[in-house]
Amino acid sequence: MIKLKKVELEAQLLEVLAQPTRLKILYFLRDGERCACEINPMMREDPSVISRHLVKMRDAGILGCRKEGVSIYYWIKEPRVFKVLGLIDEILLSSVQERAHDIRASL
Amino acid sequence: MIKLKKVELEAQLLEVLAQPTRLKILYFLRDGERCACEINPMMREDPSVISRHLVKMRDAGILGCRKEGVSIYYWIKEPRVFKVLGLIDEILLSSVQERAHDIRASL
DNA sequence: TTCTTTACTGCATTATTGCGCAATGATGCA
DNA sequence: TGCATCATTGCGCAATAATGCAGTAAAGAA
Repeated sequence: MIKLKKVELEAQLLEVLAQPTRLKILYFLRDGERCACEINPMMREDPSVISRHLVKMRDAGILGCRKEGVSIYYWIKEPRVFKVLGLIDEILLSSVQERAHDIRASL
Repeated sequence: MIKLKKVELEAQLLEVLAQPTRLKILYFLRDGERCACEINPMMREDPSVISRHLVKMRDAGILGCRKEGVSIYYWIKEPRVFKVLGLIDEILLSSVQERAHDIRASL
């Protein structure tokens, strides 16, 4: 049993979010649950790659999953991740705006 | 000039946050600006390691920095990162609570 | 000038991550 | 039973990231 500090737990969860393919999957699942066989064709990657990303997000508590026949359905179990992404977008936007301002000021 | 997609920009910023040492520095700077020479003794790492983390966060727009003599002062330029961390903490907390609930239910 | 302090950079090493192919397990159908 | 489909796991490779030592640059004091 390893005892993790607060910053390590935070970093761990942020790490799960910090990957473009995983974010793409999250946005795709935003509309509702999807079978892995529906997620795969959306992505250009090998199914095994997608599977690992899905497992990682499930283990982190972000996704839920259920089995139905041969298919496995995933859904957003932790919708607050989109709040996080909304904040990230706000921050990115002000970065861009600030950079634009600096460029204008330098002319 | 590389054009980055939205999920790639988001992942990039999240990646900067997803590191325990960097989070530790952020929390330390929460009270106000600090000289690198004040940050270093707080951490156990080599000053060069801390320097790289500081540069990374500055480049990401999270930290500001100013030079004063030989010292370099850093401060939180993007306080919304703490909003992000607050959300992350909320999510972590419900994960723990859910796990506790599952354990109780399995007895 | 020389010495000291402070912060950063170059470089090599190590650890981690994501990827893709192949193989495996699980389910349903003929 | 044999076969096909779907999802996952094993394994090796390449790219990335963090680390630590050594060296450099800048500022100030003796």
